[in-house]
Amino acid sequence: MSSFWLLKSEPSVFSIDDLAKSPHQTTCWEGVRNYQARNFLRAMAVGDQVFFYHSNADPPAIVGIAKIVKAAYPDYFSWDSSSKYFDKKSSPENPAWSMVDVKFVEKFPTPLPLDELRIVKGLESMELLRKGSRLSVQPVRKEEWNIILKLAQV
DNA sequence: GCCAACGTTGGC
DNA sequence: GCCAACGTTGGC
Repeated sequence: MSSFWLLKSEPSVFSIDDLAKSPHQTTCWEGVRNYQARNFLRAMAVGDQVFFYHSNADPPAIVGIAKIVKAAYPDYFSWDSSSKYFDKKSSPENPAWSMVDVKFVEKFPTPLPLDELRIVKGLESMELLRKGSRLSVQPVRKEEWNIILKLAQV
């Protein structure tokens, strides 16, 4: 059974439009440097679906859907000393960090802003809406996924 | 630009 | 193992 997730990205760095324009509409999700987020990446399976969220945006919003097309593998940027994602803890022999490949599925006709999601019944316990939530990779419950999907397709 | 809510680092 | 200092995220 496939699972549901949410990935945050700053649109000024990498937006959903950037994903749609990428070769094969696919990108590797590099640069996650938080253990909890990494563990969620490692739990992802091919076919899992993902909400694409724009953080540090105006307004911050869920803007579309992507899917996992390659399960977790070593984030080789972590041992590239010229990369901004370099981490001396990581090496090819002992990779500390993981990434997945993500493919564009759809962009919502209208984004779903954070402040609108906050008042939707059934989303009260969503990680995204938790005060102080900073996780850039987070699981989404099936019920939450369905509620949000319905909101997006009005 | 501010600042709350984190996670990480390193001295002890 | 504790915890202060520091760095980062991300909404506002």
